Amino acid sequence: MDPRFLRTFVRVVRLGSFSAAARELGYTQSGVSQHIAVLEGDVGVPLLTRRPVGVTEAGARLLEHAEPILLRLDAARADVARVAAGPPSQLRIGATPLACGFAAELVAPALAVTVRVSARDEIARAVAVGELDAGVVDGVAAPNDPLRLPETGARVARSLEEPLAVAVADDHPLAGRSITLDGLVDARWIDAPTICAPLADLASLARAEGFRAALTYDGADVAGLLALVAAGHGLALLPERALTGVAALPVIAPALVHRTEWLTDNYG
Amino acid sequence: MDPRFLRTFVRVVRLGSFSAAARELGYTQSGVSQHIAVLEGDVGVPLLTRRPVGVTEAGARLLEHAEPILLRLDAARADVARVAAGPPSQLRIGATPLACGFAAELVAPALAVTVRVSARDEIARAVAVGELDAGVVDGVAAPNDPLRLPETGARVARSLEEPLAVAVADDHPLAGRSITLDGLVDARWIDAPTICAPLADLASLARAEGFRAALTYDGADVAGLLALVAAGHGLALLPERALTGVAALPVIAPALVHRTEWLTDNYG
DNA sequence: TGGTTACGATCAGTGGCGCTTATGGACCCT
DNA sequence: AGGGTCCATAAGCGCCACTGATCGTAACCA
Repeated sequence: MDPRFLRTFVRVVRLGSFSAAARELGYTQSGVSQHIAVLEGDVGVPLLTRRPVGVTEAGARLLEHAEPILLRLDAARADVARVAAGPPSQLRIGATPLACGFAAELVAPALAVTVRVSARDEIARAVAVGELDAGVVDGVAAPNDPLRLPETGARVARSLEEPLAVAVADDHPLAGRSITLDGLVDARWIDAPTICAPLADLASLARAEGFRAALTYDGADVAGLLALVAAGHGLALLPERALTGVAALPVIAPALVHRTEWLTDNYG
Repeated sequence: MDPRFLRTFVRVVRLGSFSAAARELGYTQSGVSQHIAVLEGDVGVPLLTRRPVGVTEAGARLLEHAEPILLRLDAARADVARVAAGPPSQLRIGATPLACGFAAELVAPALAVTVRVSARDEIARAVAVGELDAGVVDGVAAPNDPLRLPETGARVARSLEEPLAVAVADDHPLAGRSITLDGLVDARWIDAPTICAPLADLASLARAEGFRAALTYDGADVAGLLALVAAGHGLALLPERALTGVAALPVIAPALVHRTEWLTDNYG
């Protein structure tokens, strides 16, 4: 279970190719083949199918563990390095689009600050491995539930919960009513996975299957999403606070909130 | 960051000795010394003090990560092995003392079942590494909060929340009143860490410092604990359901519940 | 204070293993 | 049929994780 082997395993699965993984990792194809062979010899069952390259049942199980393990190894190295390096001379903060407004609250310093906007898991990862000094992320969760972030051992320094609402156009027939999410399974949803709660995650949160995206918004700009809603292209689930120019339908069931979490490395 | 080195590091810290760690791990003292030297060379700072052996600040950070990483590696191997082995012929279930009554609910089989009672983290660990097929654990948490278990990637198949109460003797002056936990900081507590909510954990759960044990009960037997409470030796925080022969003071603040979680390996 | 012990650091030597290059066989596309 | 691509295998090399021996020193004791 050498981490190097796990790393090549993950890469092979992601690329679906031994040769491509070898190129990316700087090995020869032969080396990659041997890495997989050693892993399979170790656990005693095939982890991959060949031609085409695919994941076996056992391989899928290993994959579930391999990524968190590798992430945590990087986090460990970064955490120790932070102790060695002492306090940073400039602060790099990550934030998800909806959490940008809070980024400043984390810090009251005379330090140079740079803010990087990206996806939630990416920020958690970057904070863990030391690419960022802190992060503010948001998402949808049950009240008091922490966000489901990659397990890095990072600390949640603070959190905030705000009401959720479904955004609809002002002239939408539902405007002004309170709604339950499972009653909107068949509605025209706008999926904005980079902004808030990918539709795919809604199934488990709302305990209802079948949410389908009528439109996918692949941007980080909330105003753009709201414009689409206002123009009647569909519904979006967002924190109530962020809704301007559209009607907000309070969600009365299931009990869900919009949660913002401040992540710091363990040292800062 | 070879896991073997991490394992050595953890063992050295736990035993406070290079030589003792070498004996337990089947290395020579020289090998252990080199393991630590490689780790320190890798991260660039000392991880341990020598004579006496102690943990530096950087070492403490590494330790926080090393144990979960090693556990997760074992869990990965066990998870794959379970796929290879197929369904078990007999079921090994772990349970914490207060959760024993639920152990049967997990399973409706014609299989031979053995139940092992031990501490919460130990059960989580054993389920993860395949020593047990399932587990039922309990603890105190905020409503809807999952229990803080070691991160193994194990699945929580089901959970149950019940009201908490403070157990006091029937003739106690508080009997019949509702209480807040922080008002009882200076009360005579009986700490029963193997049964429910170690007093040390209460500080963060109740957001109040200073809970001190007047008496520590180091047994897994709830009846024994209740007898001590009934005899007036002190207070104990327990699920209301478990209280017989004593007075139960409902806890009105902070919002806490007694939570039971059913753990299964990912395959069962 | 000097002797003794135990512990950790260091060094030389070696065996295993993780890598490479080279080659072989299976499949695809034209 | 033949070239191209892919993964598996074989052979060989070089590194490095180990052992065993030795050294320096902190800790203990009279």
